[in-house]
Amino acid sequence: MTNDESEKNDDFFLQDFLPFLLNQAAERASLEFQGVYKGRYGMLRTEWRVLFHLGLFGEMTAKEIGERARMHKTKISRAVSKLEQRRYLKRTRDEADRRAEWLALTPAGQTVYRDLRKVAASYDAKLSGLFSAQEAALLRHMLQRLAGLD
Amino acid sequence: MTNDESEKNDDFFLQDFLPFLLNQAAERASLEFQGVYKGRYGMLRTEWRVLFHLGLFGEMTAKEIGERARMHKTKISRAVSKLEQRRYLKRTRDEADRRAEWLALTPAGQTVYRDLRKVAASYDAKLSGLFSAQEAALLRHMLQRLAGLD
DNA sequence: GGTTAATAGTTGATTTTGTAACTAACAAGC
DNA sequence: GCTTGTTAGTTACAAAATCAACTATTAACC
Repeated sequence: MTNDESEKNDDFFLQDFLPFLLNQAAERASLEFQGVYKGRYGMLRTEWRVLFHLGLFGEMTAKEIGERARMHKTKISRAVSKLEQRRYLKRTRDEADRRAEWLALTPAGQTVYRDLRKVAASYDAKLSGLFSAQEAALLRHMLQRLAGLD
Repeated sequence: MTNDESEKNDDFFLQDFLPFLLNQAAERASLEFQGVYKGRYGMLRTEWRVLFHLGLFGEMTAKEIGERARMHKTKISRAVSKLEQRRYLKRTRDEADRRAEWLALTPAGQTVYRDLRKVAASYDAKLSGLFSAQEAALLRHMLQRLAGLD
């Protein structure tokens, strides 16, 4: 009977289970920043990510964004449509390969991007500020490893 | 013109942006394990989480699960219904406060839980194995801090 | 003790995501 | 050059998440 009870928890602690912890931390880290792009520009997370990538890397195709951001192509397709509707990006058909199209931010899109990047940078600094510089650097390395980005 | 170009990237690197990194890592950590509970038991993430909590902590109310797991009550309500349909849990109305009900795993539910917990534990060990014991411990602390669980 | 507010949980409507099938364009093999 | 296969991106339909409104019960206050 004592055994039945002990089997409940035993060697397993929720607050140490990495997938759970990663999810909780990621959720929380997204939340506050989400309020900004959602509140100011009515943007979804997918849209923010596409805008972000185009702002950071300049002209890209949907496929390239998908690879970098690890987003499915349907998500990207929809985000691109929305961003185009709002005149934040323009598409240009690739004349060498007419299946593909190049995406680039409009001046309006760049303005939005720069605004949000500022917020993002200071938010990142705030999160990093929870740790020493060495710890924060190590954290980034470990997350890159976990994410398979190294 | 050189300035326009430099404004693209400048001081901001995607692979160092914590919300992005956390999301990518969390996504990847969930994915592999999701295959197990989905494949073996046709369970959704929400259902797995509820089952997991009941397995770990024993009898709980939906509200308590919501607080611990940081899940919205509608998600829990639906996950509980599904788990009940599959006879993995039973509900008992609280006679002192008849609005609340106590949820507990059935023997069948406990069997599923124990199976999945084994897989979860070894998966967690595999992830932790990417780092030294000290690093892994530090990672957990940092994630707890980021998640606001400390 | 009767009215009002708060709480546990459910349900329905809307939005967003995921999956599969699709179109259009290109590539390879013969 | 014509079949067959592949790729970029879209669309349609199903599944799931979100948000608001709802029921039933309890607590608070006068």
